Amino acid sequence: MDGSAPPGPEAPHQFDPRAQASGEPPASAGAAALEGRRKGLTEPQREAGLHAEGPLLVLAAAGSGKTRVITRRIASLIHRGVPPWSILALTFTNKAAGEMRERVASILLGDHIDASKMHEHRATRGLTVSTFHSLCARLLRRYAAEANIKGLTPEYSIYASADQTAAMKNVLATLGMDTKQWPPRSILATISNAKNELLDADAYAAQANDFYAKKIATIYSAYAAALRTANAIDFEDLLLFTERMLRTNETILSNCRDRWRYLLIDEYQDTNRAQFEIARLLAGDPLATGPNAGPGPGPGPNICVVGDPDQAIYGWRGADITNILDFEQRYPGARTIKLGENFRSTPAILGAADRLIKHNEQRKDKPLFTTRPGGTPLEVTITSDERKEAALVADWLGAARASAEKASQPGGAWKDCAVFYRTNALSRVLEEEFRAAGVPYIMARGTAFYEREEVRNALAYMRVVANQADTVSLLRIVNTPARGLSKATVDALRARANSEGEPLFEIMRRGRESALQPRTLKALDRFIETVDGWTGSGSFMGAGISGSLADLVDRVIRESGLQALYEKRASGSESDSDAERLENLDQLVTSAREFENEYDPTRDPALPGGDEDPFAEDVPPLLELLRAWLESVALVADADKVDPESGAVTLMTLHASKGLEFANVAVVGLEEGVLPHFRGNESEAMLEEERRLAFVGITRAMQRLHLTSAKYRQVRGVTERTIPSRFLEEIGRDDVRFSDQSDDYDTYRDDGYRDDTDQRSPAERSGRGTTITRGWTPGRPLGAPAPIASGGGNAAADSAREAFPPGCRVRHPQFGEGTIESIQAGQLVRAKVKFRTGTKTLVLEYARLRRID
DNA sequence: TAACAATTGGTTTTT
DNA sequence: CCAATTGTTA
Repeated sequence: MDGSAPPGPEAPHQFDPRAQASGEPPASAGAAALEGRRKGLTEPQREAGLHAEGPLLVLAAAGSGKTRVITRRIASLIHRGVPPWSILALTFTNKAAGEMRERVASILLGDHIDASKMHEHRATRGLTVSTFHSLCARLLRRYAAEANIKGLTPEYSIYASADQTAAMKNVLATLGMDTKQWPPRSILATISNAKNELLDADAYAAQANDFYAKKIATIYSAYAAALRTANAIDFEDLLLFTERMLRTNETILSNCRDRWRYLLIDEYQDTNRAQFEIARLLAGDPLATGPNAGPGPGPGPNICVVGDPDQAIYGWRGADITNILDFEQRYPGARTIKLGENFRSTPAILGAADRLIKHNEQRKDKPLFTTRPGGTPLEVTITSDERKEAALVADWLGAARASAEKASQPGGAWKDCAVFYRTNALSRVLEEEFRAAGVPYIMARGTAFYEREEVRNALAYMRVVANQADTVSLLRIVNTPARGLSKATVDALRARANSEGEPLFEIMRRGRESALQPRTLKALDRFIETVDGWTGSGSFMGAGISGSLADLVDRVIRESGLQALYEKRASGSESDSDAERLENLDQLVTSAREFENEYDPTRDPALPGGDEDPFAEDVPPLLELLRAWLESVALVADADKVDPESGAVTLMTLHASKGLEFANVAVVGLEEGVLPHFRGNESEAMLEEERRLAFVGITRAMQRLHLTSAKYRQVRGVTERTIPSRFLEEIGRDDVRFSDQSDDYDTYRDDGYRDDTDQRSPAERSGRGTTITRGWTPGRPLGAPAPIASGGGNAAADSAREAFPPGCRVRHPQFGEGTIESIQAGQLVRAKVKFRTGTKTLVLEYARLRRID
């Protein structure tokens, strides 16, 4: 195609010929009318799509065609002559970004264009669709030098969770702090929270009052310093640094503002403080004065945000729902459009979702409605354990497919099916039972591959090639495979690096100064030579020479000795895991090859916009490719791996399901402690977020929905008694087909929701099978008493009284926190505990009581 | 020094 | 149950 970008077949004024002709779409839900309207757009959809200048808030209920509105709006802007490179759309996942880009192109060009060629087309060239994190990563690379952030060069590494932990452990070690008392993960959680609130180490220290906070402040600044020497930034830094860069550097900010005149943000309810500020800086703040002020007279900043407060599920990550709730105050004159009609789900599904979400008190009530007819009632099933639950789901999906096919409805293929769960641990049984039942499935775990030991090793090599200062990666590979550089040697070098404040690799180069054994020195020299061989002593890559990324990765895997290491292990033992490791290394090379084949520098948001073609240079330098590849690897999300054409059932967490839809959906594990998760039981706000999470899962379903709950569930290898989720009760029984398929005779009242205190499994009660003695096994937490002997009487009760004196606070996995009222002796020692929900009598041996005061 | 066995404690969710 | 760390042995 030539450069003149002919208008697509769907010019903006033709988006909805019917609506154009007749004004409001008909309210009746006749099949023909519905069909006609679904092809076009509803009035509010059309309005949002055509909105031109000034701030716009789209409050889009689940399934109301939100993505459609954004894509239409982008297409309509471009069609109206807005240059694509001046549009910036921010999505939640890379996957969503890719899809949006393609959909915009397909609206503009028609569906007949080869999708793989789409991105090359001029019509969308320079259009930026990206996640916040990718955008920030690119901006920081592009402007690293200019912004003059200490120690940050464009080669910087991105530290994701495992790297962060490793870095933190090193920091704690140098500070001489005990990791038992200062758990790296929880310190990191505190620091991330601070970063999400835009508090850097200094700002954090300034507001630290108590002992703990002051201690954290010390660790924070040491951690920040360690990352600087390593030329590394962590996930939260991506946002933090970008915000600071834009706020303090006028030239960079005006560069960005000059380029992006139109800003669109999806899933705005899940943005955190840092993201809010970045958006505000890019769009221009109408309420601010000075350099960050808005665009001056006119309709206001062209910022369009789309979201649904009922689907806010990332509060734990610092997301702040008030960003969307207060949008109209932040951007006066904002136009607000509400998309309330659901086009996705059957009335039964939508009704259940509505009844559930109504239980949230911190919520503006907004009715959910659909004009879709019919559909089957949703199903709720109680099974006896998680294995039966998984088997039931496998069966049900098979049946759902068959009936969809018979009725020639959508949903007749495996790819139309999905299973959601609260935590990843629940996927295991599902996998096993699906395999046994011959149901094809894929798991949306995008990061899993990159978390494998061998892959991480190879990537650590690549990161050192790109960024020799990267201490965490260097420490990982320096003696893997073993090359005679012992822990003692490395520790000594590290201590030196720390005291001199130099990157470890530099100290290693000057190994001669460190009084090492000749043998160790030789090993060290060899290692450095090997690395220098890949980088050409830092010159050939830096000179911008082109080459194949995959070839480089392959070379590194061989010459590092990783290949030989796993080959040796694979031939030595017949464990397939080592053979698998070799395959994974191959796959990594393949992934690098795919990346370089598909790499499109025109998508780099850090490139200047404008009408001149900044993309003339056709082959990107190898180092550039390597950086981009490592970055993409660091920023993959689980949801990125969802493949709608896979021909298999998709298994994923509820979080990952956001934004997707499937004809047939099962949500498993509707149990207290699982969904809602026990960690979410601590406050009303957290409980409401759990409820929204359930709501998100339910509203993914188009045709058929099945919610399941298992009476017993194995957690960490031990069977536990469960209580059905309160969410099931809240959904109620209208339009619900309920069935209790647990072969257990006790406990459930005939409404299906249980209230008893016998926590033994059927096997225990019948005296057969494995004895399950989970939890309060004496001697475990807090120096509990001697074992309760079988038939134990007073002795056991006495020691229990010692461990749980009346009045002490305890936590129960399902009931939450409570207070001990009394301990009763007997064959089985029981405790009377007062919980928020009422007083229960629990068998101490089986209830997992933990003292918490 | 490195590979292996024993022990311990513990992740909810993820860009 | 499992991974990650600590201790033990060739």
